[in-house]
Amino acid sequence: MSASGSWGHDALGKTEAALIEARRENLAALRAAGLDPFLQTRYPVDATAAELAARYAFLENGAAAEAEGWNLAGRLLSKRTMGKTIFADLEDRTGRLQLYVRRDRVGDDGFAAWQHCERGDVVGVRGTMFRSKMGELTLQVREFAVLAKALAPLPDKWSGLQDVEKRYRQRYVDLIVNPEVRDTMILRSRLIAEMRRFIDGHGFHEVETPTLLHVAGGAAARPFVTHVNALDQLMQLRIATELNLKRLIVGGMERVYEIGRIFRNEGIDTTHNPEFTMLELYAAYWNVDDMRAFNEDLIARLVDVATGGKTVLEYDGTAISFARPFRTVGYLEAIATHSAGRFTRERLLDPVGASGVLEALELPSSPTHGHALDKIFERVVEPHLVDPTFVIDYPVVISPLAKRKADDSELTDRYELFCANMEISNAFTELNDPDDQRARFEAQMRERASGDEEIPEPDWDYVRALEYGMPPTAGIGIGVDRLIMLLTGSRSIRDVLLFPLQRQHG
RNA sequence: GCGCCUUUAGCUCAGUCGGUAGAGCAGCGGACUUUUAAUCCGUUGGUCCCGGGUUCGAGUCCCGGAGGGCGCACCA
Repeated sequence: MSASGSWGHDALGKTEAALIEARRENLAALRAAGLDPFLQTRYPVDATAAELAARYAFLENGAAAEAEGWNLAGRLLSKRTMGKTIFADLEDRTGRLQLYVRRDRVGDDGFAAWQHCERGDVVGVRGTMFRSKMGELTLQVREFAVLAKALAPLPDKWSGLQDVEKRYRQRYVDLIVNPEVRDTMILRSRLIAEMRRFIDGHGFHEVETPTLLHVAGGAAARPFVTHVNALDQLMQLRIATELNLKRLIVGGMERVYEIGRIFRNEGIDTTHNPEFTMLELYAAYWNVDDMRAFNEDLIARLVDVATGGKTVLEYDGTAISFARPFRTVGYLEAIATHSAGRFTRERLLDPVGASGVLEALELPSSPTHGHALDKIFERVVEPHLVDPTFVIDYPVVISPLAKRKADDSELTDRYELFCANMEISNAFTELNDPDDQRARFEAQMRERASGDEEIPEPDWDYVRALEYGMPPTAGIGIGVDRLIMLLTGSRSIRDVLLFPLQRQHG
């Protein structure tokens, strides 16, 4: 970095350069006073803004509690100088606390040093608590240290950072000035922790399976391709964790789950990011109905945490009720209901009939029967699925890894949970008959050959694993980001991802 | 990939009919010992996203490009 304050990349405008230069002068002044911020290594924090707010809730306006002193550290978010006193707002990970600095308390040198502290700086303060005449809990500063100097100017203190492009590209700035962003990300973290706690409580083991695979299977999606130098081989980034987790079921681990990053080389929009987080969980000796009950328990628990004990969640202006039990409807029955009985089982389960339904809906033709069914369901039923709804009994043609229903071989023991028009979970009793699995992979190979590029190459070792015997098992996949969107009221997946994918600047 | 919208000071935003580039905040100088979007006085600051074109004259109109947002398409 040059002495002029250049960033080393984008050329700075004169205004910004002047702002940075002014901050560098303050840094130089602190150094001259022997208070170099960048020489500090630690600060003995013994309190947080939230703890102090709770502890001193009893203080009445104008009252002080001078017997106890506290060390607090955080970022200065505003500073109001009034002659020989300064008011400032300090923010730490728990919230904000007002600071009060008097020249007659910190001394002439200390007060002079405060002149060189500004919005954005990270400081550590020691002092005692009082409540101002206006009722604001405040720490009166006795001692302080500047722990880091902010050379770059922060966005407007009132408007924050609105420019969405800059918010995503410089998320650190967004997090500093837009408290709701940090609230959302922290809630995400808490919800995922709760998810783990809940699942662990049911005797599951969390595992990690490879991201780099020779054949990315377990879903229909275009994979990312990369090269492994050591092997001089092309590999794919996983598009699901399904097949490896079921190998662990074969191996006798019985209850396993993974919360992991999945990569799909497809579109980017408000509900899709090329890398996203998926929870997949498998339980030996459960069937799809056991899984449905587990799923409902899990979602209800997370809604409880997210709402602080309510069963109704506001999402995009709509109140969504998570009152139990969740609604259940058959896949074919739902399509029939929402088409006034026109699209019958007979039409839908016949490839030619399904094509006719696509035409009736003025949808483009589909490469495969399964693809057509997906399009039909998406158009006819999904817009109606606002409150949480289990859609059950999916046709076998769109469920290549699910077990057929005992009493209806064209349907599977599978459900998807929808909420706010989004698919939240996909679960089924796992197909464990290796011969049936091999036949379905062979059918997929024919569909792939006929032009559906999203259908993966079969993973034949997975069939071999089934030949060693997989117990009856139920599995579930949950799109964690979309679930978090729902639970945090976020309308875009980018608002629940810390660093959503953005195009490289030119 | 297609359509619509958007890009002006560090930030948030105005900018009329094509006629010298504006405000608030931040910054800088000054006053102020319970303020809190502190207040008051003064003040600096512009690659109007980029490149062409039309015009006496373009932030403004036209063409092309880039970034971003939304919708569609895609996405079990």
